[in-house]
Amino acid sequence: MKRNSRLSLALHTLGHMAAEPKLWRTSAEIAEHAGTNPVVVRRVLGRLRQAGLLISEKGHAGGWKLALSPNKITLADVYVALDERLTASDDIIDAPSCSIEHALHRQISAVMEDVERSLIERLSATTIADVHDMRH
Amino acid sequence: MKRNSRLSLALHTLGHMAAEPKLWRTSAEIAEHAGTNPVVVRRVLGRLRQAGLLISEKGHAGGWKLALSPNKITLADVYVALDERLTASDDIIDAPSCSIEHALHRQISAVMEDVERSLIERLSATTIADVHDMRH
DNA sequence: GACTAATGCAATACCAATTGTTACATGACT
DNA sequence: AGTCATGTAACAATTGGTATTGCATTAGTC
Repeated sequence: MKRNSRLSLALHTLGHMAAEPKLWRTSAEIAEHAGTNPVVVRRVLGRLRQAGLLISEKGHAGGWKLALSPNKITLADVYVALDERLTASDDIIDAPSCSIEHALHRQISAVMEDVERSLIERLSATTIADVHDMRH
Repeated sequence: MKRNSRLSLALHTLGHMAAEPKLWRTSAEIAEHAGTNPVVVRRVLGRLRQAGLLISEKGHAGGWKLALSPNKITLADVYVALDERLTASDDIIDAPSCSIEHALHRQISAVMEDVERSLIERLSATTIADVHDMRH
């Protein structure tokens, strides 16, 4: 897989789940289709479960399934569930000793926050059910 | 330094240069102020020279200086000179075998391109001279 | 109740990108 | 000539993300 594949993997999987919301899928099946490892799948989907987007069941007939109707889950929900960010969050931690660095940081941060907001707004306009319809 | 520090280093340095545009600075001085290595400074500033934003001179009285007036250099100029991107460009290379993955990729790419465009537009509204004034 | 099949999770190995460092050639000024 | 700077290549160190292995836990099946 490639870098920052968490979002791709998550959206891809939810896209398929939107087609058959009642089907339980195992992490092994999902991993094979996505070309990755079952543990990686469980790690990523685990976050979506914490966010209330997915349900998982242990045991013999276990697996993964949507927790909500496909038209209730937007791309933005997945984006924030995975804690994706355009900017490295550790920028905020640093104490800028230099006044110019400080001013720059404030300006850049303000712009990036706006951009991030508009990104999430754009992503929230599309549901995983929409994605399934868009594929023609 | 921290991740993706190229942009921070570049903007920070240009911010100082905007205060005294005629002063030649050595990579050693810049590196010390920024808490990094002279070679790293030369690598980053070299890109800005290629983009026509900076001038460098070898030899005894050499160093680095702005190639343009501070109010002619915007944050966007620096951003594009360093080839910074919100998204990994290798997303485009992959051939999506799955129709759902394909539809997702198209949708996400379109959104990200718009967002990137708006980011650059926002950054082009501020010059390094502005940054110097904002510091109060 | 033993067996099988799934998730949950920790620990570790692996890999790629970034940054830091060393070394050296080149050019310009004194 | 000597000194001080950039330019650049090569390599080490660090970091973030991904893959893998192992094992505990849980639920269904025989």
